[in-house]
Amino acid sequence: MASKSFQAPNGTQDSYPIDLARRRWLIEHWRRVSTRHGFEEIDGPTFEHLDVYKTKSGEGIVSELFSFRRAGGKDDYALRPEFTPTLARMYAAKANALPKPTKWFCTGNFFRAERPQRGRRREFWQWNADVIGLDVDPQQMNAEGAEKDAEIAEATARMDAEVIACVVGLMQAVGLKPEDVKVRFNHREAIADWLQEQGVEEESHTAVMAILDAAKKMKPEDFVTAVSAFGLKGDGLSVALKGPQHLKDDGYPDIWIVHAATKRVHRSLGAARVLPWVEFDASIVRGLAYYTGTVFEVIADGERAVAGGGRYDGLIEMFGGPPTPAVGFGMGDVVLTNLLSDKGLLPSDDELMQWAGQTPDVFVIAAGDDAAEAARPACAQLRSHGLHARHSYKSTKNVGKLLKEANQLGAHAALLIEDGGQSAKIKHLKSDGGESEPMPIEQALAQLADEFRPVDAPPSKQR
RNA sequence: GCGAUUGUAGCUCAGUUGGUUAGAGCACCAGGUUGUGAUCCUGGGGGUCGCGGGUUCGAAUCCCGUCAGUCGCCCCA
Repeated sequence: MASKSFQAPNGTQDSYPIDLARRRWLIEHWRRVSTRHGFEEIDGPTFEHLDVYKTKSGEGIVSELFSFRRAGGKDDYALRPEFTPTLARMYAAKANALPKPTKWFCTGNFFRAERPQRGRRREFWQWNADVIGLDVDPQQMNAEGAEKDAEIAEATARMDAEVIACVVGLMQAVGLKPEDVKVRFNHREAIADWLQEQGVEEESHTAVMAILDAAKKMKPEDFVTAVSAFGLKGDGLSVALKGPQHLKDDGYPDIWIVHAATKRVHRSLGAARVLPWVEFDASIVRGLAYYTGTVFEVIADGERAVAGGGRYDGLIEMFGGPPTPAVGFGMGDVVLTNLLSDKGLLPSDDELMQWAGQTPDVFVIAAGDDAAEAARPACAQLRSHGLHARHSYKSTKNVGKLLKEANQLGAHAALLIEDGGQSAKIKHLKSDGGESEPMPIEQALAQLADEFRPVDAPPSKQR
């Protein structure tokens, strides 16, 4: 039979035990932070109808997707490049039965047919958290007009801040500091109103926002030329060039943030106790057309954006749901892992393997030929108590070598069976290396089962 | 989609101006020694030099193509 060697597809990565432990560690942080911020976990299919993504992003998106048609089928599908359309579809299907607001998160793998480079792969894992709806019910509000609008505006800002606070919670959980990363935010309404004040025609706003978005990559003189063409000049121009402005508790030092919408978000961020992590940044615009309010990115020096998100009030309706405001973000594993690695914040391989339960509780060693047959029954008994028990597959009878193997595997304890399988000693490998006196093997097994009783096993019905 | 750069054992790398059966360390396996937590000794398996084609008496070494990695552009939901 002819043999053929294969490589993993471009932009994908094989996950060996340590790689998987590292990814599980990251996802577990995402999950815990989401949960304690009151988000519930959901997931959807890994592929969707191709039209779902065309609806949201237009025909042009297709070249960025892995799309396919089943042989003999007539439907076009695409591996999911993002979660938002799935989320919108799921919400729309049960909108009337869901609480307001609904807070959902998802961690899963996503696929984009882009050229891989630093911080970007074709298959990656992404964390999404979204708040759909507001904590007010407009239909039940008695107020009219301006008063009602004000209440909705406040609720909108609260939800924006909840999402940003969740992102900040993750950064804290993995040991990042405000010096390492910042959430930089802006507000579409604030930009639009400010442009209006500066005399930029409304139909030019989209074009100017695109230039602001690209400002970092442009030479200052090119930037000036570009925005001047739309009427931006004088003070307005210098403000646009300034970039990030730190929000201060004692006031609003910059023309951009005197806008009512930005102020409301700022107040809510204060209530969420995350202001040290947040900066106002005029250059955060986000290219996507569907963002309607707050937009933000998590940025670290020298990396592409760690996370990005914003408010998309029209999208649920686009997917067949009732008109529903929503805000959310996505955070990928690739950039975050790069950042944590550079900052020395990833646990060591040993720590990860131990956390992931890949290190044995007990390594069973048969000391001497006459005890050789006892290792496997001993392992079986320990496993029936829920312990992670292993024995060597090597043929050596050398106790020293076997103890060395136990240590390399990170075993917490070794069970040394002697005396033809009748008695055993327990040696603790992690702590002091202390070793017990010989005892009957049944007693040793019971002692180990008691000491390493698993506490986090999933519930099960034993009959 | 475009550009630059790299590709020799599981890992880190040597391989002289193209010249005999391609090397080292670590890792792995086995045997011995020491009841270990970077012990020591001995031995072993493993590479068609990313893949394909070409030039040549002869290529890991030169040329072309292709695949993959890395970095950048585009894009970034």
